[in-house]
Amino acid sequence: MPDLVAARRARLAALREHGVDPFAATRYEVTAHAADLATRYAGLEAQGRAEDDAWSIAGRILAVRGQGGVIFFDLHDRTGRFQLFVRRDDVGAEPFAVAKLIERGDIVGATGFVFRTKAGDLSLYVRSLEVIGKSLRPLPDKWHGLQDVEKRYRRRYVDLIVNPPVRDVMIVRSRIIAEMRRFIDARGFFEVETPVLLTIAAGASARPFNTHSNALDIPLSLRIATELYLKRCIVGGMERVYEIGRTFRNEGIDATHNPEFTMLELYAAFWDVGDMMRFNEELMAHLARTVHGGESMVYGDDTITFATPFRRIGYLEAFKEFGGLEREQLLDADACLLLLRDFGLPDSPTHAHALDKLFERVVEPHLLQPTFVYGYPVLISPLAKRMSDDPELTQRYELFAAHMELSNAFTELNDPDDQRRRFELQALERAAGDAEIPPADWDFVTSLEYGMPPTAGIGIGVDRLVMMLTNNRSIRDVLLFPLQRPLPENVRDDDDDDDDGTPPAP
RNA sequence: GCACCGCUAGCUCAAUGGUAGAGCAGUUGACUCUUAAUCAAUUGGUUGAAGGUUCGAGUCCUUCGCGGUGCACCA
Repeated sequence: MPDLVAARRARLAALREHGVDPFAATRYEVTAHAADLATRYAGLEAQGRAEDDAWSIAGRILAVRGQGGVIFFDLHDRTGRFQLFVRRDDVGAEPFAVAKLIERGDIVGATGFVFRTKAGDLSLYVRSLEVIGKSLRPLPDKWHGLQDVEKRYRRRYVDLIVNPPVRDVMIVRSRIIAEMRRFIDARGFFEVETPVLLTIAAGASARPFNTHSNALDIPLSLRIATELYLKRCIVGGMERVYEIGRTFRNEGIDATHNPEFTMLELYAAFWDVGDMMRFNEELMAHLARTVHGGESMVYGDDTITFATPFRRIGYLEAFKEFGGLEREQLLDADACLLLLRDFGLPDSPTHAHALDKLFERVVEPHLLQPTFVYGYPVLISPLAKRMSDDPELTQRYELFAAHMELSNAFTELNDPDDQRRRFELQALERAAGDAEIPPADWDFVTSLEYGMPPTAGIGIGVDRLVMMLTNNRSIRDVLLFPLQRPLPENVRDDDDDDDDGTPPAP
């Protein structure tokens, strides 16, 4: 490895001897991108030359094919690949000598006109070439790319360079989020930013990350949800608010959980959960159309169709249909805990926990096509309004597709006394040692005492949504930089640090 | 946390317990329409780490590290 770096540093020195300093280069006037040229000149006849139009293109060289007095480069910019054709007799001896020093990984700007080679490839007939960035490290194999999953995550920048599909996923992710904003904004919502650093991290059941404020000398937690602050905005009369933001949960890491993840939470005054359901399915269908041009898509071995309306099934009804279980067995704590054994599940500490486990085992496996499951028991829905005709259940639904939970929504509880009692119950569970239960946010209860209009709210896990829309089975594949345990100090990854005894450049 | 799998050259991968190899990349040379360019020559290794068994360990055993997958935990 050190000699590979040394060889590249030698090329750098050679460039400088030719008066070219790749790191001294500043801006480059780009007038065309690869995909634009490919489109514009798609009709150029064999060996045709569009000599009247000069274009400047810039990007990274990913392949070099020297052929004596001619060199072909594959230049990649953010839109794709374009071939450069450099001929000694055209650019001159000295520029050609510089071109010969360019190697895979270098950043180059080139000006010339488009022509079609004998082999039929559109190329830039280069008139002038500038080396505007230098790669001092060898890139992975040009054909196999970078396969090692660990290295792909740790050095995502290399992954992005040599594995174009990775970049495509990230671009789709960006489009999904942008399109979500557009869809939501068009319906009169304000995007707001609520605090990440909190003295009380509540609004969900999860253990927070804890930190400390030096200025205030107090402990702080990173938020586990945006819910309670967005509802404060509703109390304040903003009526329609949402936030697309990073949320942090100090829990297990696996294919569907990253410690920091992106969640959309949205609240609409004067809506109920039924309004939210319609909004939700329209949003999903819209995003599916945006990404796939239609409502159907492949996920794993399945085809998922986001055609509205989605199936709707009651929470208890689903248990009955898929497991033959009755309301009384589920809503009675003792009976429910006993049911676990019938399904070979380990004992649960609480009734709520048992219900969740049973749902996962009995119902979730059947939820392939988009399905709203509504009417969740109040005992697992501490922030949702009860159903008027069935106070044991709440006006809450979750949307599932491909066995994944995609969103969670309910008519918000706005009765401060009911909310206070639910917090008090949770405080007891917390005192009993359940670390997932957040401390009570009493100021939130105070806000409800000022009066909150009837409101519906929804949370959507953006990462999982992107997984679904991009057919990825690991959350790490839709995150640019998933959290990885740091390597031990004495390993320092591979290479470097010892090529010539100098530390890595700052 | 438990189990299983993986870790060999810059990258992708080989190697019955018996001299650590190939392709690409790199280096040198040839080549003025190549595109996984081609041709010739050539460099490159603490086999994740540390112990152990053995005449001999990439290979077997133990511990550890990192990753992946499943389970558990967790929305």
